[in-house]
Amino acid sequence: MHQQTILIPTPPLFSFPECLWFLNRNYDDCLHFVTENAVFKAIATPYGDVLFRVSEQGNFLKIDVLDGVSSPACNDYLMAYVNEWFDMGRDLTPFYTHLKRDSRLAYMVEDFAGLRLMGISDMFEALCWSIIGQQINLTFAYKMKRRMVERYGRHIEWENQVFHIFPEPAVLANAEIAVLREMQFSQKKAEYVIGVARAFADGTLSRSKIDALPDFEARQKALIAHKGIGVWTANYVLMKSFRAPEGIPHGDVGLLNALVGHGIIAERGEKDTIEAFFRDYAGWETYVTFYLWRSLAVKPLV
DNA sequence: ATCCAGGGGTCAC
DNA sequence: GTGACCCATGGA
Repeated sequence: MHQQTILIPTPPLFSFPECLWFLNRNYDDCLHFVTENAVFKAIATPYGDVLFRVSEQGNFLKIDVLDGVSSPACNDYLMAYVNEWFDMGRDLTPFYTHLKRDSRLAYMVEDFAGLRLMGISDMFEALCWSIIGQQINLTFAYKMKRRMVERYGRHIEWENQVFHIFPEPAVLANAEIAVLREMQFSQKKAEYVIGVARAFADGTLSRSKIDALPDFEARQKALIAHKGIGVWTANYVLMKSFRAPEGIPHGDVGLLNALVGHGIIAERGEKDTIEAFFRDYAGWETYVTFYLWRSLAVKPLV
């Protein structure tokens, strides 16, 4: 019998409750399930589909494998997965030093202490999600994602609950536009998602191909070559999936609203001021973006 | 009804 | 390369 509990030591400046709160926010994400002190998630691994739960135990994150394979290799995979998901390997000290120097954002060091940039390690999922989320409100975007995942993805049932897994490219590659249209995808979004799925299915587009490119600009350019992927989408994916610090989602309405709200810009069009702001946060552009997004959400009083 | 929402494509200049 | 315009669809 293999060990079904995995422990990962938590780094300094890490807050599981803050991360958990972000995962839950005010939205209905079909790809994980959050309780008061744990998150459940089902994923496809090279060793088969797995359902696991992450909670905090002392100075460790504890992963419990609830369903699916539990082998030493799979446990290692899950450990790396959670480590990446919560961005646990990063030292936030330099970022917090920047924040403290910035009177407009210094409060974040305390208010959002230990919040990590939660990733989407599956690049295909990140791409589909960012295409779905283009130019619509997030509540609606999560609804569309749920419909698509429930229709095309596998799932694990455990204790009378269903845990969804994001669909494989090969499955979405064969999805019909008409079906996606019924899920309230626009014609264009349906085309974009299917197009990206086909690119993944036939190997035209893959994580390893993007990874092999020399730098951020080359990766961004390669992504934008696909229909439906613009700068915003490419950078969002490079932020969430590749953790490129330069992956600023330029033009993002939430980001612009937060910049205005913090008095960093007066109006949305101030490109030079925005550029200067991010230059000051070099190396931490996506982190400060993530914290600015965080600032938009009102944390309910517990 | 009107404006907005974690944009993208196209086409003129 | 930049800007104007159109597209698309539900939420508030």
